[in-house]
Amino acid sequence: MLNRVILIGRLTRDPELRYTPAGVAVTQFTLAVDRPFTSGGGEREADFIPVVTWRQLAETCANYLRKGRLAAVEGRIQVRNYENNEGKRVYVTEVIADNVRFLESNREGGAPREEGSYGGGNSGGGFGGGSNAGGGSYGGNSGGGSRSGQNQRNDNRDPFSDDGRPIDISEDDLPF
Amino acid sequence: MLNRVILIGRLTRDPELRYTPAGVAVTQFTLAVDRPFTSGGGEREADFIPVVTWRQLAETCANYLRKGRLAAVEGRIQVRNYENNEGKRVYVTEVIADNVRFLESNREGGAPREEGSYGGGNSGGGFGGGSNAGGGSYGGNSGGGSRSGQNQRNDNRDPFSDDGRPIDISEDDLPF
Amino acid sequence: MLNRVILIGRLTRDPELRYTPAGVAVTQFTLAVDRPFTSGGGEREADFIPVVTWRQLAETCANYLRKGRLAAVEGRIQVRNYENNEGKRVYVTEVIADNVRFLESNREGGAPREEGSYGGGNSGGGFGGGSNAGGGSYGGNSGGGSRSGQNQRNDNRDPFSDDGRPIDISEDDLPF
Amino acid sequence: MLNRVILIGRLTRDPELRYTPAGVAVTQFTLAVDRPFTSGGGEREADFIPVVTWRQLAETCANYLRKGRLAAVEGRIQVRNYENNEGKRVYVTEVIADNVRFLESNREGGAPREEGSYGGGNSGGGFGGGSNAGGGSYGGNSGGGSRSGQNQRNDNRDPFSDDGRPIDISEDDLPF
DNA sequence: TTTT
DNA sequence: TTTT
Repeated sequence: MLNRVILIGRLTRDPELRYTPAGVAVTQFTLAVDRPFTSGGGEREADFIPVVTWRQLAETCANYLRKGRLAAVEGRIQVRNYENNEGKRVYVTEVIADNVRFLESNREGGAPREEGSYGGGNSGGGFGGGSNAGGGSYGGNSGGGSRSGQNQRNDNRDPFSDDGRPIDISEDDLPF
Repeated sequence: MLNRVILIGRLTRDPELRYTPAGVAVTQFTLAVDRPFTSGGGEREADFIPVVTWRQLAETCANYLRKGRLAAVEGRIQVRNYENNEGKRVYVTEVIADNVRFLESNREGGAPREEGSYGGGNSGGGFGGGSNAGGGSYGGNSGGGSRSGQNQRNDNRDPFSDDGRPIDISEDDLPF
Repeated sequence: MLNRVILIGRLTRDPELRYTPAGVAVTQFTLAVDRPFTSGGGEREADFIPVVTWRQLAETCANYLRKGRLAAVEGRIQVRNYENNEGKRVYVTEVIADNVRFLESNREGGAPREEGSYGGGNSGGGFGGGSNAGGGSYGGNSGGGSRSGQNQRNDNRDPFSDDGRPIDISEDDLPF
Repeated sequence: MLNRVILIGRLTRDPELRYTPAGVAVTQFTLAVDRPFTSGGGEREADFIPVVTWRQLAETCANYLRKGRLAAVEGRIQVRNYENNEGKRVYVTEVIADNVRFLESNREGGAPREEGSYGGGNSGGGFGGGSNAGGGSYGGNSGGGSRSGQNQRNDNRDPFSDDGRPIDISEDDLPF
């Protein structure tokens, strides 16, 4: 009846933007969150927590987040399950985010990545941490995030396990 | 670097109290947390979220929580993994609670369950919701929760998947 | 850039429902939240935290909450200030709630109070804590909560300091 | 019975470190937290939220936080009150933090401020956003933070309203 | 499979 | 001014 999660951590990889068959944007990424203590061996461990965002927030995250960046995420824990290829039920726990804050500015100069144009390097001025570091702020699930849908079926699979294809979630499953 | 979860939901079963080989108390239960919306078909769904408590809090939860009771849980998300019998890595996501509030009084009259004496049913008067409903409050990880340890091995398994045996977590793995 | 509060506590009085001059519903109540420790003298103290809800949620809270009831509140901290009669600036800190959970069922039988018709007593069956105790769930700021507005002015005052009159907040100040 | 706050914002001034008469360290600062919407006039407003830390965490905050820095704060809301010079009761709402994360590296090069040696300006290199940006992590209330106490009285005042003097909180009032 |  |  109440389910609230707040995380601060770093992206383990670039976020992955997909679209449902109906054209709704979904972005997935994993946050590495350091544990508040060191393990027996004195090393600092981390939890790797999968995060999912929808619609406009999904597109903003895909545009502004990158591997290694620090981000704050607010949302709720969701446990979904599906049957895998061997007919076994697999449980997947994710944080469905409704608010994401970008805690580090875009080091490459600020423009979001265009499809195919991003080289990954420091393409210019190269001054780090501008004055608006930590200023990014995107939340809510208001509008946006739609694209013409496709209709391939890929049953019984983790929607995030196969790359480059629209994910298999019907529009009816979306809670908005 | 920050990892905070707050849940309110109902226990799907009675909590399970175990002890590590070194005698540290661990209690596991699952909270059913209603989603804040109804599914496509108009039904209200829930997330079933595993919760783990340690030491004194573990013993208090085992004594005072029961199937169906409403509880508030505060903690952090932890993702552990182990190799299963087929040599495949399995990921388990749990909420490690450091604060649990009992939001419903003990309907059977207030005394905690003694080992072996609890019958599970409503054993008598059946008057509901006593005047101190919602009053229970137990948090922190201070002291307690220890018992003489045993040493059986049960490798490559979910520590919570086999009942009645001490769980396989070395004292060194405990963050306190 | 992120501002999240979660409280569980008891109402110190019945909630107060008002309407802005433009007819928007606002409900205020105070939550007594026990501190997680005892004071020097061994007594348990509490924080008394003012909570404000708007629109539909305001009306639901006014209908279902009562003095002494346990409730969970989710929202954000807001600090507003106004000039008092002596020309001094006064700061008021409140939790603006966007989600409130009723953790105790209506002991009088479940029907919300009608204006003028509520007697306060146990008007019937009298069995406490029904099976859906703790089940109430009301959140979001979707629609509702409007009434024909009035236009009296009462400048430089705490909107909650004078009873029975519409509160002095212009529609333009509302963030939705 | 549950009281949890998480904030991300920027310090409005350098933090202020004081000591209780008994020598316990207390640091106070104010966090400016942007509201998640724009006001009627289209301007982005902020809430200015007072934060208090104790003991070791107080000293770390005083050493590493500065005006303008981004920080994440976890704690609880506390409402205290005192009688002012005119004999009127004044209520003060603060967030008592038990976990603070420094979300921006020390731009001056990393060394904490020594007493008397900090000039406040950018004293040199001025390279922004070092590689450990967002890495700081200090929580808990474990030990530390003590100094030889003094004993001046300054009754009926906000402990944070007069600078440079030990604050008037008896050791007995401290919950640890 | 993981981030700094 | 405060709740159980």
